[in-house]
Amino acid sequence: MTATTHHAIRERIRARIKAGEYPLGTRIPGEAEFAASFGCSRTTVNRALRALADEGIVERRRKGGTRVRPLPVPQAQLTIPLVREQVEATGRRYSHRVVVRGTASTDAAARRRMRLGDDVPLMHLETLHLADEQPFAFERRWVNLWAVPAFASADLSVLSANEWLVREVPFSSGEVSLSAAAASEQVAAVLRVEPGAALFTLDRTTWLDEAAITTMTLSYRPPYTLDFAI
Amino acid sequence: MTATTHHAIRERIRARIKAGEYPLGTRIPGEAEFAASFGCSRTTVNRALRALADEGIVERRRKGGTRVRPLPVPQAQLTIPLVREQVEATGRRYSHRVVVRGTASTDAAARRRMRLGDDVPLMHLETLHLADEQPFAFERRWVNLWAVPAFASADLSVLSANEWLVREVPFSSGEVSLSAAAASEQVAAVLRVEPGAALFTLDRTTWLDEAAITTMTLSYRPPYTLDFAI
DNA sequence: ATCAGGATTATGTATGCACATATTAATTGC
DNA sequence: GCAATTAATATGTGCATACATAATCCTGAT
Repeated sequence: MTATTHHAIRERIRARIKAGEYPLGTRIPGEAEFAASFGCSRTTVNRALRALADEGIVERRRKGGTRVRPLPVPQAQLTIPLVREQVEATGRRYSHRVVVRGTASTDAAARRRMRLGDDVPLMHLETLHLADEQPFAFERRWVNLWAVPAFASADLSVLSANEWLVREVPFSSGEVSLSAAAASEQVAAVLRVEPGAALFTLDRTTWLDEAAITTMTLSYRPPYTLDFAI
Repeated sequence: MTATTHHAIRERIRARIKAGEYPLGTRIPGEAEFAASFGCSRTTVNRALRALADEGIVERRRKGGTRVRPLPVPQAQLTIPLVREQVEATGRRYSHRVVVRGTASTDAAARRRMRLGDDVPLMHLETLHLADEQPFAFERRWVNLWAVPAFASADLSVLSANEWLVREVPFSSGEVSLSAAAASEQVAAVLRVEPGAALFTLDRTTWLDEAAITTMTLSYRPPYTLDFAI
């Protein structure tokens, strides 16, 4: 007979929803009911329905039952790629060049994003990422030296700052912000584009527990698109 | 005593990994071992470890055991918001205005994205999304009338085209592309920005099985950022 | 009519157990 | 020594059961 794996049950329920047997927003049978009709245990149905809930297909509420989401939320598992991997994925050779490195900069916007006062020492870094020696993206970064003191003496000739930090502080959370920005005179010169050109921009601030580790702004040289499936 | 919920177990294991007790790439104890040390059943440990694997923190292989991922993948569950919800989330009133609607346009780029020949009838639509009557985003869309014939006579005064389609064809997959683009004369005029302004742009093509349903380009009026946590 | 509070109910979770499955390790046969 | 077979092992999964928890429904008092 038909399989009673949680996998199979999940797909059978998904198929019914897709076929319109349970219209949008309506309540679907309970776990016990499904278990009886599929001839499996409630545990198995539970796992299948939990998976569908994780996917955003259904909503579950205690006592309220399970219902098909009124409007399915188009959500995607977006992987923020390392610049090196982005370049190498297109078959080009990756390199990077540290343009500026010092502790002089006291960028107010950066401190605000990291929620740090003026007393915390920050390392400022500007890096140009290259693909086959052509400008690919420009990165401005600030690193909290209280949180990562070793960064002050890190060798960034092999690993880029980002890769160094990921290895050193692997388990951090972060906030990402995507936007479009006009190229400033300085950035335009480095990326070899016209001033005012539309640059795809990624801002990221990274935290370990309550401490801000680093914040950065990555400006991609056009044409650049971030693609993914939903 | 400490809780033995799969939730608590998951966090305790996560804390150990974060603390560096199990370095990157190394194998961590097996389910049975954890169960004994935490005083819970193997089932509970299994569920906790499965959750950590879903998050990308650990990798699991039968017989191979569970190991900490060598480099954590920064991935995010990105929800593509409906424009209406984006506007209403900021407390403003949403409205939209259909600027152009017809079947005359034979946009080659749109047909290419949808992988359709010249014989398929397309409905072309240009919509301005407003927040408190101020331009918020401009949408250019093409709809495959073979796949969704009812769209030709849809009433788009209440629901926007996107919402109409989501209701009609709820379970579809798609490709999304994010980029930055300079505002054309026409788009600049509609959005009330300077021509050449940097616009955050979202392209999306939606499929039901093998049939392209719709493709669209959404240009956001600056300043706009797409924010999410990783 | 309205509100408080308890009964009801659907999902959430923990457990012990059995067996499945994938993969490595060991052993056997040549 | 090498290849094929077999054993060992860690995770994957299904099931029956029991209890937990949250939300709703219903009842009854005011």
